[in-house]
Amino acid sequence: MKTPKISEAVVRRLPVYLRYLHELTMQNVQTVSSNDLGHKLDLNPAQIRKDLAYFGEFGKKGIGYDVMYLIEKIRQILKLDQFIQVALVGAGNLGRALSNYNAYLKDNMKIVAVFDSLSSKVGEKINNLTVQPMSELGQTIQLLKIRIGIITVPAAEAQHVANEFVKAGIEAILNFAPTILKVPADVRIHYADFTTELQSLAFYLD
Amino acid sequence: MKTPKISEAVVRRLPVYLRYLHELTMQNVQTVSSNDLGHKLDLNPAQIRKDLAYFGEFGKKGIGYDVMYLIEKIRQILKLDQFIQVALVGAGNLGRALSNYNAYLKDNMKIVAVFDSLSSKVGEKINNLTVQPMSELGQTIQLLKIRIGIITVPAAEAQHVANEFVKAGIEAILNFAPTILKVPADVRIHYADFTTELQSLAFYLD
DNA sequence: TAGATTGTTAATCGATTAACAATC
DNA sequence: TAGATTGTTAATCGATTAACAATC
Repeated sequence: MKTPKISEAVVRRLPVYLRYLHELTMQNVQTVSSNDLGHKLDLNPAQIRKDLAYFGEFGKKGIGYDVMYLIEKIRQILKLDQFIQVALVGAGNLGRALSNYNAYLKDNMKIVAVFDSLSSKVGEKINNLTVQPMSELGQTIQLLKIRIGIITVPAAEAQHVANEFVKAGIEAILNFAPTILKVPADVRIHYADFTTELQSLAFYLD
Repeated sequence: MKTPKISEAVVRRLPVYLRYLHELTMQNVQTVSSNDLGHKLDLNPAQIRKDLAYFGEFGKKGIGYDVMYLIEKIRQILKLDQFIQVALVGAGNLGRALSNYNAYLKDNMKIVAVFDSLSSKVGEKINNLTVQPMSELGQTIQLLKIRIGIITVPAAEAQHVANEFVKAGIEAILNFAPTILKVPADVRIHYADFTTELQSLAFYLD
């Protein structure tokens, strides 16, 4: 009943809705229609209504959606109404850049530990975090109740890091390394590879 | 005939094939079947055959695909058989990290110019590039024949940067800023927002 | 009440997968 | 030749969009 069978496409749109709804609160907008949202986000209004309807009846006929209420609901759906701890492995340029995103992740998600296999990196400071050795990964993940892992190591090491994450009980992985990883079916993995993105863009050049 | 009507899903898989094919050449593998590829990349072999068949007959029945030949063909399809110049706006942490990816982009794609609107950033060195002021964007894009633009500025400035890119004749944009941008239909835009990725991952936590 | 907009069903569209003849 | 694997058609599956009754 809670979630009949939600497609990934739907789940990927929810954070986009959330982001724009936040913008609306800052503009003191209290109500928004699926039409408004559709125009702003380049999506079909029917699709937006259907996406939301998977999870409940959040709108009012003839009125639209209460912005604050919808934010609350989407946050619940995405489980962002709880603190979610994140670990990152790979303190290179990209890893450091992402660690600095903590501000943008707002109060609900946070990178709370950074690891690297290079002893030269261990001990380095990234904002208020100290780079830890891989040997502390399991312990730290359990101790800090970390549930999501980010991989920003070279492709050749990514599978090894994924294995360590899985061993430590991580539930979801965001992999920036340019390689497909093998993980158990109950571990969710998303890919975010910059090179692949750029190469697929090239296809659309005239 | 060349491209009947290729879906984005197909185009997004091509760079993944390419990447793995490169791995195979390094292992001196000369031939690969759609079955091999499917297992390695977690894709259905029929889908891989169909993806490739949109563009031609690249395989041999009973044998499979010649790795080198397929690489050549996919590179042609993705237009990676020519040099593609890329510009990046936003010399913050993420922008700097991506600029350092040049090595990974191999010889066919390259970030050849970096811009920032902050005068404090202008003149800074990132590898062998010097951060330029926004006022030089149009000139430089035309001079260096830059066709793809990357946006790594804060959300509030992203639309402005996109407008400048469009004005300068950029053909495709990769936007890392967490906001939907409005660009003319003939400009291709892809989104790569780290925050959105993480939030959608949270949905899959137990 | 009249106008607006939801939630939802039905229709459409598109993408994935299965199956198999062709053939190396 | 026998076995393997492609290219492609047909079947299936899933996602998007249109339409509209319900109702604020």
